[in-house]
Amino acid sequence: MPQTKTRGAGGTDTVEDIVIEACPVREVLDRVAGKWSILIIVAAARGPVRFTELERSIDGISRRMLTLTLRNLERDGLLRRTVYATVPPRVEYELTDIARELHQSLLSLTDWAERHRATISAARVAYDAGRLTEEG
Amino acid sequence: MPQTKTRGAGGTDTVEDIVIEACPVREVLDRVAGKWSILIIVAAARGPVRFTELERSIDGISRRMLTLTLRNLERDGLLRRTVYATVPPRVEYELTDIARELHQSLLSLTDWAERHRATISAARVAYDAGRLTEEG
DNA sequence: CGGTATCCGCTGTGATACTG
DNA sequence: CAGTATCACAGCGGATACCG
Repeated sequence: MPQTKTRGAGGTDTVEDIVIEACPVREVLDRVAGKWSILIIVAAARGPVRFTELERSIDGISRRMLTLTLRNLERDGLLRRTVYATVPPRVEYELTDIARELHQSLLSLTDWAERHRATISAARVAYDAGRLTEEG
Repeated sequence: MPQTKTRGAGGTDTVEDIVIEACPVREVLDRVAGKWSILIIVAAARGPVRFTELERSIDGISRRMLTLTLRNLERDGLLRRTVYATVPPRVEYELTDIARELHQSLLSLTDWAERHRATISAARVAYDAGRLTEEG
């Protein structure tokens, strides 16, 4: 993320400053933005989950994407991967402490989404209707 | 988002149920996931902002993407667009109430990101180092 | 000033097949 | 069971040019 602007010295925040302050948010989102990351975090929030368990739980995910997303989350230290040397192999994924914290933060987002779901939906319909009548 | 699974009736939540509960989160994220949405929300959080002002504030955004993102946010009812019939034209964007709420929720995410930024960075380096030694 | 229109490359994602 | 490899493709986003 090439946000290389220097920060205005002292005084009141400019719009630029505020945008710069938003970078950490971008970092979270880049980390969690994938189509599947959140689903996995939520699914793993209750305790260790196995690969196949995740595959079955998450509707529509491909093996490839499950693996990729899992790896990225592990890389970022959000998931811990434990391999049991049994046969057949058994691999478990569980949230790290910081991922658990993240999961908590996501709750306020979920809450927001649930409270305004209808409003947003309506806004969308209204907007599209407007576009239609004013040109068609 | 084709999450069409039916919910298990009564009893304890299964992993499936939990993933389904995550959908609202996905909705938020889909709405806000774009590369620029968050930056715009944060930049508009203090009050009305003009188009050019945003263009200058947000480092690296193209005109095209600014317009597109603005339109999407407006469509979802997160931004209000006001056109003043002056010359030269003047267009202002401001957050709606629900967007303001969203902005508040984002704060807990920012906080998380800031607190664990270093940890995550380290985790990444460690992970990559591990990959290297165990194969190279 | 505040946009649209067009072209185009890149990355994320899916489908499918193979493996320790 | 838990992956990896390969191919193919859609859509996001960038660059550039033009318009009311």
